[in-house]
Amino acid sequence: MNDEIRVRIAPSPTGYLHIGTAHTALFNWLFARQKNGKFILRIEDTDTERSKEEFVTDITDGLSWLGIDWDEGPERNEPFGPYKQSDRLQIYQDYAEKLLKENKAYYCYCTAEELIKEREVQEQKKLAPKYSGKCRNLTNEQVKKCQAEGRKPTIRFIVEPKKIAFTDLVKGDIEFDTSLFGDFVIMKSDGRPVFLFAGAIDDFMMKISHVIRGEDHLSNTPRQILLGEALNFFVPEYGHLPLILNPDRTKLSKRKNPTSINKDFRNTGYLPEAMINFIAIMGWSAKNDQELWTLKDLINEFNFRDVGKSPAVFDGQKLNYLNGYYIRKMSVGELSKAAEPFLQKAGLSDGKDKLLSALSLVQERVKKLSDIPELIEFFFKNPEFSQDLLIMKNSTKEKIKIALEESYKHLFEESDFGRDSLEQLLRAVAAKNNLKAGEVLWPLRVALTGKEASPGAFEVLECLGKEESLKRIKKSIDMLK
RNA sequence: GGCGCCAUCGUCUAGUGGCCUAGGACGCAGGAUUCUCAUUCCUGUAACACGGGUUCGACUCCCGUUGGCGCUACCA
Repeated sequence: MNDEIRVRIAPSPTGYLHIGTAHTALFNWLFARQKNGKFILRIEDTDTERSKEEFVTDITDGLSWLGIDWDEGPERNEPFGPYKQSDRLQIYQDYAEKLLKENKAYYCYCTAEELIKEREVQEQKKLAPKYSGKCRNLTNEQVKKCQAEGRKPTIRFIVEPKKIAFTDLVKGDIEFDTSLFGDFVIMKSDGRPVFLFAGAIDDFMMKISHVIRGEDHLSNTPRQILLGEALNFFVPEYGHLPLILNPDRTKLSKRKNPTSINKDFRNTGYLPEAMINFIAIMGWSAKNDQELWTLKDLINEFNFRDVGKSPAVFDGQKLNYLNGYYIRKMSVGELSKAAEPFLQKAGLSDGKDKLLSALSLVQERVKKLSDIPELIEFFFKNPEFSQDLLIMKNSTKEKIKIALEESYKHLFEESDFGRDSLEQLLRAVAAKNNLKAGEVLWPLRVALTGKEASPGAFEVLECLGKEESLKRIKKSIDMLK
């Protein structure tokens, strides 16, 4: 093998891009980019029942959105493609044939029912369920009989009892005893490979130097090493990343948590920057306590030595915090661009110039882009609210009425609608009428926004402009009559 | 059941035998600012799963227990 770093992410398109897949994708990608290696996307679609083209699209779209690009993948077959396992079936069959010829594998005619029964018996006897190997030495007559019955065979790999040891990049030294395994299936009766087999072959043919994947594959590793030895493959480095868990500490699942990068995060207003940062600090941490990371900085700082061994519970609150943080850091222009699809959906896409100033007032309270329409709708529509909201607590209807009328009068005569001069003006109004600042500003703000919580009165006045502001204040005065 | 992995505040984590009275971040609570909310700042809250060793000394090393997760499929 050459010493170029080549890593891959190998999702099966039986579902959308999952946050766990994105997690291993990110760590692989970071490693490749840091080492000037290659990052490969391979689609493992040998489960024809459940694989769907739309999921392939979802996966590639999601990765691209996150900023994770790949050097080799399904859209181009060079140099070691195809990169879709369904296009590589002949390859797997040839390798299976080779194993068969070398007596390292055999046809197994056992039916599913027989196997289940066998397993049940073993379980009753408290034995480790493992295949008996009874088809290993079938006579020609037995084979003929099975074929006559129309049985379609699987191909099983002969497991030699031995110890398999390897050093995992994150877990350290690991050893398995293969005598506990039993001969396992490598080709299904429909002629398709099992993922274990296809994966081992593809990793070899695609010259994968480091197999970095979820910890759920750790127990599969010795089987793949066995396969590699039988086929004379070089052994790649292995690294198994800790899993992401639901709050109840079970393996992360969509039933208990949002998991779809596109549907649950992208489409509900999370930023790719926040997702990347969040995913990166689950299972990995820098020695200097830094928690805010851009993709670019991660490339330099990421290290397998600093990857933790224990699983991490998905924490939506931290994600929200990070998302808010990155939203606050955007320029208004960037924010408006990012918010566009959400505004369109809410029918607030007109009035571009007003939009920018409105967004800048609201930016610091946005947690998700999908919050934006509700936060800025009062800039576009007349607010609706009940009279009670106008009356600040600990004040009276009479006072509020005076406050609004006096404010109206002075605002009507004011030509400078900048926030600073407005502040001077309105504080003076309050003082002159023996009102607390709040007794003037609260009803004003409600009159303009119709909301209990909103940006400050001065900013809203400035943003709305004189004409619109006066119109709304007048309406509130009428409400109090 | 067998095999494997894992075990520090509620959560993400720092910690590689004395720097630990265990640090940071999110969350939560309180405070400052304030017309509300948010932002920002300050303060506080809260953990080494348990039991044995090893050692002058264990969060750190070893063993066991418990617990969690994964694999044990013609799913990946």
